[in-house]
Amino acid sequence: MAYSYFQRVYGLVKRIPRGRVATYGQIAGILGSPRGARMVGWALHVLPKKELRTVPWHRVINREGRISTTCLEHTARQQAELLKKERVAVTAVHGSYRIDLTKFLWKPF
DNA sequence: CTTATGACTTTCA
DNA sequence: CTGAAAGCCATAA
Repeated sequence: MAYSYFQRVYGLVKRIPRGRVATYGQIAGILGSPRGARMVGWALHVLPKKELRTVPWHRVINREGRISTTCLEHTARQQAELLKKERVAVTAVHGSYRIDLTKFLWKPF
């Protein structure tokens, strides 16, 4: 394949509809690596600035429905704000943010 | 070839 | 509830 694993991640994340979220493991599973959740996270970590405005990175969260971002440029707070603008219920708890995956988890068909 | 790393996940205490 | 440790896999050096 001419495109890297990262490119596939970006392409898949772009398919996440507005108002929905997806988990790293879920995306990794679709790409054929159920255990490659770290790759998804890393792919978004090195997300080029150009792709930054085309890839809805803020719709990707961890399995607990929390924001695990360690990126200083894009804090969890910023991500939570972006999700709220998309009508995603983000609950703030003790400095952490939580999302109801049973309602907002993206289900590819 | 070997190491190191990371926006994860699961399991155990 | 929190935290630590192991497993996981693509990419870089």
